[in-house]
Amino acid sequence: MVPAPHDQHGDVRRLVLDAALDIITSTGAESLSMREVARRAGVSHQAPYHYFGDRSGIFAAISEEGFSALAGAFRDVDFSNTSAAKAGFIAYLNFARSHVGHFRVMFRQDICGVTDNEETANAASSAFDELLQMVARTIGSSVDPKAAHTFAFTMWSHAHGLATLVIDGPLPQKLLPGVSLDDQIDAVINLCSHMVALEAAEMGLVPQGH
Amino acid sequence: MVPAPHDQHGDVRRLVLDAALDIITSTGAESLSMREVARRAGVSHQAPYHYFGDRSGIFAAISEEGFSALAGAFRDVDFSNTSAAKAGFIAYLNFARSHVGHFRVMFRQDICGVTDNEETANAASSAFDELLQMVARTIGSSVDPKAAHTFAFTMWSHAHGLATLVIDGPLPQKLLPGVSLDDQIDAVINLCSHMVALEAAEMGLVPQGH
DNA sequence: CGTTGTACTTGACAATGTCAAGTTGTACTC
DNA sequence: GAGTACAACTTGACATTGTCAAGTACAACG
Repeated sequence: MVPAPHDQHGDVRRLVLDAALDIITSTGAESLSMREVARRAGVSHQAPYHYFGDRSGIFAAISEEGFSALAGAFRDVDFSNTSAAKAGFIAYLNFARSHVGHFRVMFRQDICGVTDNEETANAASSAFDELLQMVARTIGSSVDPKAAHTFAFTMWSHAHGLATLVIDGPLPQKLLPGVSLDDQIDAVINLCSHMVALEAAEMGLVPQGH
Repeated sequence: MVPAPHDQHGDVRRLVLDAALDIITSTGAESLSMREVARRAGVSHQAPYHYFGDRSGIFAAISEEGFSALAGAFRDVDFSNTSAAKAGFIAYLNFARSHVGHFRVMFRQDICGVTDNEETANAASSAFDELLQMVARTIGSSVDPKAAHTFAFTMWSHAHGLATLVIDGPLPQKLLPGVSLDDQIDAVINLCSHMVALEAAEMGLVPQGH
């Protein structure tokens, strides 16, 4: 069977990626099948291999895309109305919840091998750099790098744990009656930002923003 | 081929579970194959189905075991030398790092369907109850349930995010030169416990505040 | 025209998850 | 002690999967 030609060049790569994201978002990375992806993209079962090499190549591409988008989200954070910490938490949660497919893959070295793929590693690095800058805005840039790094890991852990527990974990099933998921997320972010502010104040630092 | 009989009754279930945990710990949940598990356990490729129904049944069993162990770890926490918060963080991290196989599965509804399996859900619930008790020890039991819940989710997010980033995430690759993983984890836990202590102190002054 | 390369295609193969249908031993009734 | 029931497996079969190998179509370039 001769397939219908695609309108644009490079079309198929995008179609494959989107089909993969669809599957991952709705049923998890586990259930991603190369052949199902190809079927949904309307191409032969080998077409995805042309662009991505193998299954983990698709995951690596999604991961790269995800880290780039996350770095962008960090860069676009607006600090004018709130603390850098809170704005960062909100940005992280928003990213995770609006990019479930990416998020489910990005942090799973076992399936995408971040270390193996240079481009993915670079994307991850620039996202981490943005995080460090956000931390600098919270605790100032004068603290020593070790403390700044620890602060960054702490805030990252917090945001990441909350996002993970919300998206794939049991948190939504543990809500108190009468409390919506959105409200609970807000409350956790507020508490967390408050704790960060207390810590920054005690460190004698003057965070930027309000 | 007639297989060698096993020494004890119920042996096979344990053998299968341990083989599965081995695979998950070393190469991730994704790569768990029913037939490989059976091969390692020295039984036919259908024996695991007898005990677990299907692939997700194995994950559900591992998940249940994990949540039970986590609840136990929470119960055994020793608060005599440190704050309840810090002891809790340490317990969570220790659990995750010493039960990588379990940890990789427990929080993945997509592959084990916590909600589908009543026993797994119960185990998860009792672990969460232990967490709530630990929170009560940190901020007192007089605060309203809503605030306590938010506090629990916050601490859980923190510990969970750190554990996840350490085990499967890119954190170990982002360490500053000269800082070991163990030291970095300690530093994050210390910072976090300190932030929690500051918050708890402030709540002690204004119990109903936000 | 021939060569080269890209962007796919079909075909084949071993391995996988799972259904179906035995087989074997133990326990319990009659 | 014969018969039955059930648990704890077994072998066999099948559709589906990931991936290797080998085409095919077509544009660009010499």
